[in-house]
Amino acid sequence: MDSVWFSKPRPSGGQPLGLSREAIVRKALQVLDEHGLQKLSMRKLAAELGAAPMSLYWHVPTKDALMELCLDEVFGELEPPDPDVDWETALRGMMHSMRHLALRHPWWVKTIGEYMSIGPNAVGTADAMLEPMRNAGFSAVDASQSVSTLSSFVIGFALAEVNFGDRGRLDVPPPDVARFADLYRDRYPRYVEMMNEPELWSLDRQFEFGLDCVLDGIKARVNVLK
Amino acid sequence: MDSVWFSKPRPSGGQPLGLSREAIVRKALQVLDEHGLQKLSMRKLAAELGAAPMSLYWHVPTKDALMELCLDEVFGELEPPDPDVDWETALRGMMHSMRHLALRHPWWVKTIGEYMSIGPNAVGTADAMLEPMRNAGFSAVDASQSVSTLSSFVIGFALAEVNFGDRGRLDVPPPDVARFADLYRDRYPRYVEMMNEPELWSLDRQFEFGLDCVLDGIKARVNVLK
DNA sequence: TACGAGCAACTTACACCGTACGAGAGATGG
DNA sequence: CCATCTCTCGTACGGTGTAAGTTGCTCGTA
Repeated sequence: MDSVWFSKPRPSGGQPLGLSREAIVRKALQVLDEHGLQKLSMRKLAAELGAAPMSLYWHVPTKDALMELCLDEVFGELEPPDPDVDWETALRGMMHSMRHLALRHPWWVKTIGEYMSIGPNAVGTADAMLEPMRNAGFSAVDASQSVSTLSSFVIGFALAEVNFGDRGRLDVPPPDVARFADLYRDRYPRYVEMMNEPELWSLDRQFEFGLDCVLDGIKARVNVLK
Repeated sequence: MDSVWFSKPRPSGGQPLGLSREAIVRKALQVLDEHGLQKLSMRKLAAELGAAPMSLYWHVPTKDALMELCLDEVFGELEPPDPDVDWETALRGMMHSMRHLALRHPWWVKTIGEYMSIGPNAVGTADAMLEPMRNAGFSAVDASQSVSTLSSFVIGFALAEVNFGDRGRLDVPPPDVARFADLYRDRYPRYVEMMNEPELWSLDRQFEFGLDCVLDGIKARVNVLK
């Protein structure tokens, strides 16, 4: 009756499967990147891993914790700058890769506001941003305020950019802009005018403009030996 | 049997209750501000309004739509600047009130990344930011890039600020900083050093630093008549 | 006055979610 | 051989957003 022949392939209380914290995080990242934030549930993730939902909870205390792990993992994709270049090009490079990292992982920018980001990779990233500045003679306060300003800008920018989705990557406004413009033209003429400015649809240029502003401001405000 | 005495006060298929899109949004805002993002559900919101869950769906197509309405409503709290002041103090003022608006409504910053924010109040805010610059002689492109840069910075900053919660408002690091520092000191010395810099715990000063940077950059980069 | 239309609220039901709790199977060490 | 530890699983609970259909109220028209 309860012979082996009638038992499921991996009945109940199975032996160690491929599960591990790393494997779970890896698969979660894959789901997030491919299907987006809304599509990640513990149940689906477990199914994707060929395991039962509750099996994940041995390796990860809660879904929020898993999300924090995923967030930190993405921070790990940021590589530290070449130590030979000056602080400005080092930081400029890091900001660019941070923006592209955000565009690669839209869920990352959207979720980063929910958690504290004090995992090893996040802290490592902050440290890597501070290093070139300290080496160039920035005080601890100047360096940290500069990093805070730079990354605030980049995160804020990427958030807006991700938000407008793939529309932002097109060279041409989306089709319903016409209706939108008609609706708002009278009340908000400057906005509508701006919307129709083709040059503005280059987010690359917009990003560069902002980054230049911030860096200029830092250079003007900080005493560097140099 | 089904006499009035035995019927509920407002049985089934009731007459018009106080429900309306405005009332729902108002109550939703109240719940969001008082209890936070996680605590807002259609069911609880309905209960709070003395209505059945599904009753809300007559006035609002979906919860996402409701959230968009709430987001836009908060944009409405931003008042346009005094038209007599120069563009810089106008923008500076708007950025300050935007930051404080974000601190008043933490859920707002955290959620703003999920939706497009093209409601009337959001667009009105953008328009109000463009106005002083256009009047000062900024080109459409310069003005819009400047606004984009400024608001990216403010949103990004507020996101981080809200994130660290009330801790950020204290004059003293939270108690578990010591453990944290011990754990990371060897690997990430600059970060830990920064963390112990007492001056850095003034987020007001940090914000001012960043805002000054951005505004300086704009001034250096844009041809104004003036 | 009777009646159909439409508005605004309701009930029920479905599929899904995170996860507490406890039961197991297998490996390991005494 | 037994106890213990490690990992996986099944069940169940209380929640979620919302599709579908139902009921009563009010009002314009006959």
